[in-house]
Amino acid sequence: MDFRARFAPSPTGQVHIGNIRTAIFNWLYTRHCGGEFLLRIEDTDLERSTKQAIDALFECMKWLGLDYDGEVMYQTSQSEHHKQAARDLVARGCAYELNPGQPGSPVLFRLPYDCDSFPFVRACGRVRTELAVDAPFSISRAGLTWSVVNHKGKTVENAAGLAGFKDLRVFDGAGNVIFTLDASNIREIEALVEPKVIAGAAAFEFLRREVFFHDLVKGDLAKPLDGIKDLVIIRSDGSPVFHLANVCDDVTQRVTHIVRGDDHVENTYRHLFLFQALGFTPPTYAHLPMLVNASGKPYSKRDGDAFVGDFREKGFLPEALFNYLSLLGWSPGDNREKMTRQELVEAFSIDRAQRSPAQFDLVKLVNMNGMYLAEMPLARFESEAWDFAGRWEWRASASRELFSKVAALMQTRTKTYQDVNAWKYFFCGELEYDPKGFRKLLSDETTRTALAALADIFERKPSMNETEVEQTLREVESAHGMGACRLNQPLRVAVTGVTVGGSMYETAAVIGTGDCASRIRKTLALGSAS
RNA sequence: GUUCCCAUCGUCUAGAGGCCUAGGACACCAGGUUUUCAUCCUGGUAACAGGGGUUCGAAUCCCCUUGGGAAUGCCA
Repeated sequence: MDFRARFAPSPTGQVHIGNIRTAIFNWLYTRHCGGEFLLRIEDTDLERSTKQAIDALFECMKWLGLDYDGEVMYQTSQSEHHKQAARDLVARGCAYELNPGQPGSPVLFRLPYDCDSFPFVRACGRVRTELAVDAPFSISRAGLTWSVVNHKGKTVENAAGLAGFKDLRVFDGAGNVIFTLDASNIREIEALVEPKVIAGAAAFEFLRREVFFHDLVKGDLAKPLDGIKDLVIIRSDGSPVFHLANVCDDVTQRVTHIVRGDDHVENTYRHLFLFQALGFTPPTYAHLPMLVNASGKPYSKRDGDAFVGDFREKGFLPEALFNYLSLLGWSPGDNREKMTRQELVEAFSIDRAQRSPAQFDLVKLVNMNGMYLAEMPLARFESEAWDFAGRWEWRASASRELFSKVAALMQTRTKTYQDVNAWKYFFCGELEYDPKGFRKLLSDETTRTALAALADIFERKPSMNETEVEQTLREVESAHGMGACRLNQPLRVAVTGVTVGGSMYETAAVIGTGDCASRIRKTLALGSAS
């Protein structure tokens, strides 16, 4: 199947989850169809594009396993093609300089007046517009400008390209035709640089035509041509504008399917004409609704907490983020959620993409990450947790062997690698006490006496195993008239400082009972109400 | 302002006129297992934005209202 999709980010800031979700959908769609997934960096905004942003983008894509086919295309490298394309369009009358002859005139692409035969244009019938009296009505190569009075009595100015007004007739207040625009004089008007003001215009009538296309996710879309303006394709400084560059590059890369955010829907109506003028059949479009943040607003560069790279720093797994993001605005249709990359590729279909925006939910991502972490082979978990922990001081003095034991004990209760920081007490005797737990569990005299006795025993047998620890605890409890297990939580606070963690017996065995003894002493020395 | 798009539990979603007393997941609540926490198990609260049609029958089709979003750049 001839299928080429692309991801075309502009490197003007950190790539955020909204962008990368688009990349993921493109990737899944392409891999499902067995096509090619291309990467194009739209770096034409020299002011704001940065090398760091490009590097970060590559890093994120690599991390998420978004492999692309062929070489990366940098849009700036195509600059000459874009300019040549613009010159060709001007030469063929498809584009024009706004102020011909003058240096620094922008070049505009002309929506063609003769477009009845285009496969994406259709007639809708004649339309009549009443004009605001005393407001100027003018026409030039750039199109029409007119004013109407809205229902609140306010005068509103409008503008649109000439193409929107087939067989235009302008009337004066008495209903006389005072101007017409049709095939007979369109060339003349297209040459008109200075706007021609038509005095006394009171109303006009024209044949409305609309641009239409079928969107793979939104369905049939259409927009009247009289609501669309000619567009700038070359700026005053000679640089190509997004619209031209984007379409030219899609032609160059022979892109067949464009999957992008639905903020581009309005551009599509105009890009269709650009493809046509360049002599190419427009690709198939799929516009995805935006991803919104916790306050319901679309993600933007300003949402600092949404940078993809930060999720790595926050201890998320790429496969979990990938899985979660693929489920934002799409679902396989059955009740599956945790799916492997392969399963996602097989199940993906663009027409199952949601038409309405989806809100990113960090809590659900955390849950999914925890599932991935829990099911991960211990060796990988241990090794990645170790690497991640490199950011904290305590790891410098931690033994790898001990770390392995701790990892095995703590894996099922880890949601993200960030949680590994809570393992600190295994490696460092300087405890941070939970004040509430301390008061509640270490104030009782009997408990304190029992703990002191326990420390004596631990000291004599400094490397008990789990079972021995358990037996010892039962004996000490009974010797002090305490019920079974009553010493577990006090011991936990005495040796870890906190009230939550893995099995107490295992925890004590992993720390080492000798070490536990000194920790208990140290804790008891703090007094009963610390 | 105008044009376009969207609307199912708090969130992500299932739903293609009868399988819907609206299903699943996260979160939340209650109970069970567990020395704690987590896991695990059981149960629960919770939604078709509102109003009109069409139809024997509407979450599903149509219209209106409301609410949200986008576009309307010599940004991309």
